Amino acid sequence: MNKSEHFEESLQELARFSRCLAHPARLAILKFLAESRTCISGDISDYIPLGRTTVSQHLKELRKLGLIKGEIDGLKINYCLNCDEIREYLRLFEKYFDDIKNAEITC
Amino acid sequence: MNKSEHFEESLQELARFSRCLAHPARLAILKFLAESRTCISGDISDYIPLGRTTVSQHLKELRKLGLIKGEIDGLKINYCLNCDEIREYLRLFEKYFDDIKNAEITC
DNA sequence: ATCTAATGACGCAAACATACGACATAGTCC
DNA sequence: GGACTATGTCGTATGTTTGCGTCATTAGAT
Repeated sequence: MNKSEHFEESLQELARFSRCLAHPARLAILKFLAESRTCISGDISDYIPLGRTTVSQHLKELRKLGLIKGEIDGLKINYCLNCDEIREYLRLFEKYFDDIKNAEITC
Repeated sequence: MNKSEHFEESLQELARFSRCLAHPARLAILKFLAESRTCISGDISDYIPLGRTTVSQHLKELRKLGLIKGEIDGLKINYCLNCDEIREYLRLFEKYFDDIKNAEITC
């Protein structure tokens, strides 16, 4: 039933990025990682008002798209932003919206 | 089950915007409207590789968030971008990502 | 008035997302 | 080794999205 693959690859990629940002928990996680710059691990679960396993799943989504990285440090895991990848996606986003913003439409 | 409302309002708003962009058909519609600046109506259905009713539903989503407007013109409906609203959301988006981009994280 | 065309609303089925408890794994500490 | 801790994986329930056929509505054409 899913017909996403009928669209341009760049649109599909942007849609995947957007979908990853389409839940406030994931936005909160990225924000938290940006603020607590020391890349602290599972304090994330304490900060986010959701169960631990749910947070774990959101982290998995973010990792799947490459927006964050997780490094094992003994028993804990240090998550942190993958800034390069994020900037890559932001470039795609801006490229798409440049055309749209500048459409001087009168109707 | 949905716990979205447990998060900051600005994150929820950004999540709604992202969700609206999270399907390539909707991205394709916005792009099409930006290019065919004459705000033409249901040629959109011809351009998008999906059934007419499905496209109609995607248009509804975009309208619900205010990214596009639809004006009745006799039998047809002229859809067009709501650039002001789009720019509003983009500002929110940029505000959020400014903090994240500038997080100089080393891990 | 009747026919046709453009469109949205409704309803359904399949797929996907969200939330979480229970279990598995793997590192630490004694 | 055994207990404990941090974390991921699996299964499952419920909710949401996607895609589309059918029907209703409204405007224009004959």
